[in-house]
Amino acid sequence: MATIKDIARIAGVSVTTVSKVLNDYPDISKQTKEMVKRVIARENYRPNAIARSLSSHKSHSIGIFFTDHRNSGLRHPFFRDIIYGIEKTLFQESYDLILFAHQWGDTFSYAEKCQSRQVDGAVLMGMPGNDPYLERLIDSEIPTVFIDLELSGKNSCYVISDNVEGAGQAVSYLAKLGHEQIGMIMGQKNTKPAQDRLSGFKQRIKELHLQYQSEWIVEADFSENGGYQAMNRILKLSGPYPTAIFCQGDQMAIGAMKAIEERGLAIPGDFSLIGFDDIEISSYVKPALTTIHQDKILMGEKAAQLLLKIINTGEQNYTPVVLPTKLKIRDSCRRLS
Amino acid sequence: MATIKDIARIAGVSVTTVSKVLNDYPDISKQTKEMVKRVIARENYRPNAIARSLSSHKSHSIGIFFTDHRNSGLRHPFFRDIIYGIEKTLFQESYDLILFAHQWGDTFSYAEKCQSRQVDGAVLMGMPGNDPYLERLIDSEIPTVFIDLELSGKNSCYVISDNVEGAGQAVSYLAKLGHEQIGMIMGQKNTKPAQDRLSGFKQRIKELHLQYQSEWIVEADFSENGGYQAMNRILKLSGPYPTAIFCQGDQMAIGAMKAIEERGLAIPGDFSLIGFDDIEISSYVKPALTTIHQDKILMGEKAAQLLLKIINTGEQNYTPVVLPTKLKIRDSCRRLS
DNA sequence: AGTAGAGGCTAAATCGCTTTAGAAAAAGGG
DNA sequence: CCCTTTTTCTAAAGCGATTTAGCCTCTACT
Repeated sequence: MATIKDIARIAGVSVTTVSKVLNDYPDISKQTKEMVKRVIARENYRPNAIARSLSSHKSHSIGIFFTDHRNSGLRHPFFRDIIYGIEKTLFQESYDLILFAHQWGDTFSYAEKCQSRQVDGAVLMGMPGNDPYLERLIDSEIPTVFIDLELSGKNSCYVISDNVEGAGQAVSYLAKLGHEQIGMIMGQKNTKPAQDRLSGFKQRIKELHLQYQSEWIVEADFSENGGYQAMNRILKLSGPYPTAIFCQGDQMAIGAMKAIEERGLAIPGDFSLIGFDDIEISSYVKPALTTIHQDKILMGEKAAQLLLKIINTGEQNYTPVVLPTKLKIRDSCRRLS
Repeated sequence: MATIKDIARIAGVSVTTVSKVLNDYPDISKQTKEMVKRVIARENYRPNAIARSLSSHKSHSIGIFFTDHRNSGLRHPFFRDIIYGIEKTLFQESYDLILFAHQWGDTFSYAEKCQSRQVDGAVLMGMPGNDPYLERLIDSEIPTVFIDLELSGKNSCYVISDNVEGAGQAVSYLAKLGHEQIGMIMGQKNTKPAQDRLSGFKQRIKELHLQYQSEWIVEADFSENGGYQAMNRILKLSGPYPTAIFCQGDQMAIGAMKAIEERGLAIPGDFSLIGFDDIEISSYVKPALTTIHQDKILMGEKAAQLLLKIINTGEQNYTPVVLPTKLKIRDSCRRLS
């Protein structure tokens, strides 16, 4: 592999000149620039990104951290779309992405990892908000964007969906269909989305002068199996059932569907079910799941754009991106006669 | 951020000594080692991976290239599982993954990209086998593993499913159910899997003394929409329909389902449908799709293991990994009475 | 003509590590 | 007690780029 030295030698100029051609410095004449570029092309030379990073303190790469409590990694139906959005946007700017070896529960310093690979910025998603290492990252100089975590500092900001309003949309829709007894299956209580969806739910219920029973609100963990078990707990209840159930995540909704079907009951005949997220499979299940759509790809794109802005401007003051949700009506809710 | 120099100064030893402690050289006394390690821990020092790579020519990172003709990236239902398998295995060895900015149709040199970031190895998937740059990679010293591409060189090898046998399993199963008129929807003809599944299909048909009509074999592109259109072409045929259809990919099968349903026909009543891959949604659609299962996660794991072997041994002679497929019976095929 | 300024180029230091070659000190051996 | 080995450590040369400071050589202006 040719190095900058080889190019300099072949072109008959100094290493500095080659470097300046590479970086398009203004103090090299047009002829020299073209001559050197020809040599570079002919020799098929590519500057070594590693060496470049070392001396320039930039790497043209972005670090990505993501985890969830199941370590589903890239298969996570929510994160994978977000990462796709990030990927799309950043690839256009020819940034490479670094997926950091990180697993749920690893205690490890994000900031140090970033510094070690000298990434130009980082995107984090899926970590619990109380992770002690998060603070070090925020205090560092590293441009960072968080997803679904309302954290920000002088070089960091976040992207999130309007979960409060989203939950409200779900409640309003069910109410419009005539439902007055609405239950809810929650994600982990310690995550921001779960908290917001809970408060949006309660708020809208109140606004519409409806009631909810506290035993109709059961906690799960955003997983399909969690939704399945939560639904079974509801089905075991002695009192009257809710007529509709708002699931804080589509995976849980799909689990709940399974539980309901196993019980010999029908959707939307016996239960109306509405989810949140609008993941891929939601449109394939039967009945297709009515849900609150989050534009996950857009979230990724916005996150990437925000990050690029932080990297390129260094203003130290950024406004978080809050994306609207949208009701996606499919077949899992029915009008109460 | 502390550097090795700081640590050396604080610990009162030379930079060399600190480096040797870091790399566990045998010629440093136990006491010195421990003393230096204490300083490292106290100062929260992490060696700069970039500098380390530059001088050691290793980076403890693996490059990943993937594309498909739709640029679906990480959302690709097949690749995402494979990458998950890779991720899982490599994260355990604390390798970081580098996703290279690469889009379908980019003409760009894999080898140069790898060298530029000095990755220790690379995994490639989804590129057309006739990509001219592939050769440069194979000729290079870079340890490489290909997925679904039968390419190998002195430092490269591949992982693939037994597509020929898989297609055979599909045909045999349909035949066992009494089907004698079997059609097929193909993926892009220029990919290895499509070719193998075609030959497996023809071969098994012959072995079982069945016939196939050439107009029952239609080409598509592995996508849902492709399957939809291909099925519509079959439905427009004047002659008698096949009673069963083997789709070379589940996405196409799902597209075909849609076309059949739109036509007012039923699965498996009017058509038996069998897919290939066993992607996530296949078990969620109704009727659940019978398919030939590929263990995608295992493919990823095997690819990662093979790569680690190439990196660590440098034997220059590796045997490809060919994984068995498995018939996964669900609800989309019926017995012919 | 003399000098300031611009244009075009280069030498050398630097980034933070690894690694080679060799020095100093301690341990054996006869 | 001197010489050879072994053990333990260090100086210095890279790795392949970027960047600062400065040196010439021309123009242009007074």
